[in-house]
Order: sequence, then structure tokens, then C-alpha cells
Amino acid sequence: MNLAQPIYARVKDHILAQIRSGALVAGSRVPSENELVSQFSISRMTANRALRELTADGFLSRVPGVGTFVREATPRTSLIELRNIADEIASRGHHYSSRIEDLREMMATPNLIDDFELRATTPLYHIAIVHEENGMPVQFEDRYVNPFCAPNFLKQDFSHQTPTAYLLSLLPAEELEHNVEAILPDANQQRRLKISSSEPCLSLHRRTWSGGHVVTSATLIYPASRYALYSRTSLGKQTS
Amino acid sequence: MNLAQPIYARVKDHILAQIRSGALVAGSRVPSENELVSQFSISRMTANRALRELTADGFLSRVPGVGTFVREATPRTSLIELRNIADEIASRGHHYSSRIEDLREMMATPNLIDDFELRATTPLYHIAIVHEENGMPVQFEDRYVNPFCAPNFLKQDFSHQTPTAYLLSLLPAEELEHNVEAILPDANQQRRLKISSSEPCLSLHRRTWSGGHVVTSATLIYPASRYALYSRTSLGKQTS
DNA sequence: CTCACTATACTGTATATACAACCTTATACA
DNA sequence: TGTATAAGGTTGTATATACAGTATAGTGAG
Repeated sequence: MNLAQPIYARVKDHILAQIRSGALVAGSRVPSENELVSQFSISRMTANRALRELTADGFLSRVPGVGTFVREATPRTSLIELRNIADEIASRGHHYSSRIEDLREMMATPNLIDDFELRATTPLYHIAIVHEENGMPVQFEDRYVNPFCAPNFLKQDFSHQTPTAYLLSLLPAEELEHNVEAILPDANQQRRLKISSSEPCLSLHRRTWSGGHVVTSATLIYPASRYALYSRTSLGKQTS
Repeated sequence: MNLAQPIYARVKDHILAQIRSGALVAGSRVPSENELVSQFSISRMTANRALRELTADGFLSRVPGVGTFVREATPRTSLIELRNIADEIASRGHHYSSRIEDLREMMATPNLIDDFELRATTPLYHIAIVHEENGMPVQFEDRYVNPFCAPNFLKQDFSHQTPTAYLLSLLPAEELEHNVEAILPDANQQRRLKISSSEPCLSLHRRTWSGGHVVTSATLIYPASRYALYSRTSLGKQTS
């Protein structure tokens, strides 16, 4: 990928890494712009940009004349946690199985170039897999993976480990994007999920970031009669 | 209002106003940094900041060597935030209207007793309202409200303030529960949302807690063709 | 006509500089 | 002691400048 990362992005990563590692906890003071200037031998405008963007992203809070501080961990929880469907099914005491329909390398289409925030077409890995609960299809997973982030993806045995579980074991998910739609299944989806054309489905599109890269982009199809998405969230504090 | 607004913010507002007014539509080219320099007699760094922040906010898309363009306005609802649909529609520069179909007191049914964690049947307030964007129905809201938490609910004028906005102004949301399903609309929903029986819809059921009570329980129906649910989440720390 | 090259425009980043506004602390003065 | 003032550090904004990378249009050679 991009080894020549911009300086301000390296400063952002440095501070984010300290937050994630626990070296900087909520309320901690982060280095001032002038201190960053000395530490990294950069100009104050570059330090300013790094801190300003981290503030816009919700990680920091700045007070003129005082300093910059780590914000309370945002009370936002993803509606859909990154849960492993195999574990989920096992936790209900049911039997999990899967059927892999496709597993190969392919070139990124224009849509995928957008999805992965690429500049030009590159090879991507693709997997299509049907997840089954007691032999009944409950989810169709259509996933693309960035080879840069998971070069050995194609060599994995996905009959014993789901793609989600494998990717999570490789890289921490730092950012998630979800898009949920209601759809009617097309012919292929009807066949895969053994449902009729009149049964609506949830289409959950998820992108996952790690280290500034889009690691994977997946579309998960759930038949409405067999699945719903659920979340319960406590909001520690009210955001302004 | 801040009368002494920074220059870059004025430039942002100027471009946003053009997008909202329709002078700039999706795909339109917005002035280049150098053109903004001439128009506003500012430095290129200031123009760059305005365009860069509008891009980060999702309004613009920039291509090095080519130009800056207005992005497709995707009507997306955050999955997790409690956003006001009227504000959301207004932020797209569209006209919000609503049609109230029901507003009255009623006795809790067994299902509602469960929903509100009650022990016996009690009076509840009910509102049924169709939200419209530029005259087109985009959401049907079927909401029950705990009179204990909002005793004056029935006296409000919900043509000028949505139920969500009113309840949020009364009480902070401390806990949220979401349940998302894909459904096919029944006859009533087809009529209300002006859709066909074969158009799938998202059904979002939300319960909101405050002060240990269930304040409100609402079912929101979105036609699939007009709405999708969206969320993007930064994970400061890794969740299990 | 085709291909390679060039000029141009645009975005992206980085720096040095400047000034304003804000807050805290130390100092001087009454 | 109490108060006003000054100093220094911090964020916030704005500018001028520079160079790199990318895409496109045009130009000229073959």
C-alpha cells in the first residue's frame, strides 16, 4: 500500500496508538502542538492538522489556552457487533456448517475500487459462502478482502474458521461501516438460501478498516424469517 | 449565531448553500481552489481547508488533477444516533412535512405491557404519523409513549416538532434498543407509504430508556427504495 | 494516423510566519 | 492582603510559498 504516509497521518497514528494501548486514557493530556513540533521535527501547522482531525473524529477535545485532551470513549456501539456467526449458532446449541461457493483472486471492479478506497484496479480476494444452522441456510456472505492486509487469505480452511474469525485474528477492526437495506432476493439468492421470491431479506453491507486500510467489504444476506438484527446500547453521556 | 465566523467556514457555508438550493447538484463541479482564491480573495490554503472539510463531511469528492465535485446525496439514517428525521431531510435541502393519522390515549395491550416493562395495563399515548420528504412518504412512525415520562405529549403540535425531537427535549436517552427486520408491507402500510405489495421495507423497532423507565417504543417503517440505515463507527479500543 | 512528449490545471502536503484570543501563573503595586 | 498587570503557554486562524503527484489537452515527430 502507501508506505510514504503523510506526516500528519503518522502523527495521528502515533497518538491513536497510544490511546488504543492505554498509554493515554480518557482525560489524559496529549502533547501540545509545540511539543509535537519538537518531538517529530515538524511545523506547527502539521501538528495542528493532526490534532484538529483527531478532534473532528471524536477522539480528542481541545480547549483554547489550556490544551488537548483524550475524550471519553464514545458511547456509540455498533448496531451489529463483529460477531462470529458460527459462535452465535453454537451458543444456541445448534450445529453450524457452511458451503463455500467461491474462493479466488479477481481484479477490482470500479465499484470495488471505491469500496476499498483504491486509486487503480488491483487484485482482490473473493469468497462466497453460505452459513447453515442445523442444515438450514441462514446467511449468505459475499466478501472481498484486501490482499495487502491478509495475503494468505486464499490458503485458509474456511470450513473450520469463518472469514470474519480469520480476519479478526489477523487485524483489529478499528472502524466499521454498516449499510442495511431490505431487499427481495434474486434467483441466485433464492437458491442459496432456499427461500421464495416473496420473502424479504436484510442486506447488511459492512466495511472494516484497520491501519488506515479497508481490510474487507462484505455483503451479508439474511432471510427475514430466520434473522433480525438487534442491539442494545447504553449511552454513558449525552453528546452535545 | 457567530457573526465573526472564520473565513473557511464562510466558504463552506457558501458552497453548502449552493448545494442545498440546488444550484449545485450531485456531480456538479465546484470551483477549484484557485477559483475560490480569486472569488473570495483568500489564500489557497484557506480554500483547501474549506473543500477538504466538506469532503471529510461527505458532501464533496475530490480527484487530483481533475477537480472537486458534489457527491451523490445518499439518504442514510444513522443506526445508532437518535436523529430527527425532519432535521435529516432539511439537511438534504428538501422539504419536510408530516401527516398525523392518530394521536390519542389508549390502554396497554399485553404486548405493550411487555414492551414498557409494566406489571399491569395502564394508559399509554399513541401517535401514528407519516413523514414526507418533498411530499413523498419516506417513513411511517407508530409510537407509544409512557405518560409518566411525558404527561403533556398529547397537547403538543407535532406538525412543527417531531415526536422524537419533543421527547429528546424532555429527557435524555440513556439506553436504546434496536431491532431491525425486513418485511413486506401490509395493506395499510402500502396505502400510507404509497408503495406496492412487493416492495420490501425496513422495520426498525426502537425502545428508549430514561431514568429507569421505558419512555417510548416506536416502530419505524422505511420503504427499501427510499431509505437505508447507515452507521459508521470508530472503535477507540478493541472490543472482544 | 499514432505515439510520445509537453504544457497546464488541479489536488495534496509541508513549512515558516504572523496575529488573535484565551487561560494560567507569577509579579508588582497599593 | 488584595488587586491589577504582565508574561508565557496554548489553541485558532490566515497567508505566502514551495514542491509533488495526477489527469487531461494539445503538440509535434515519425
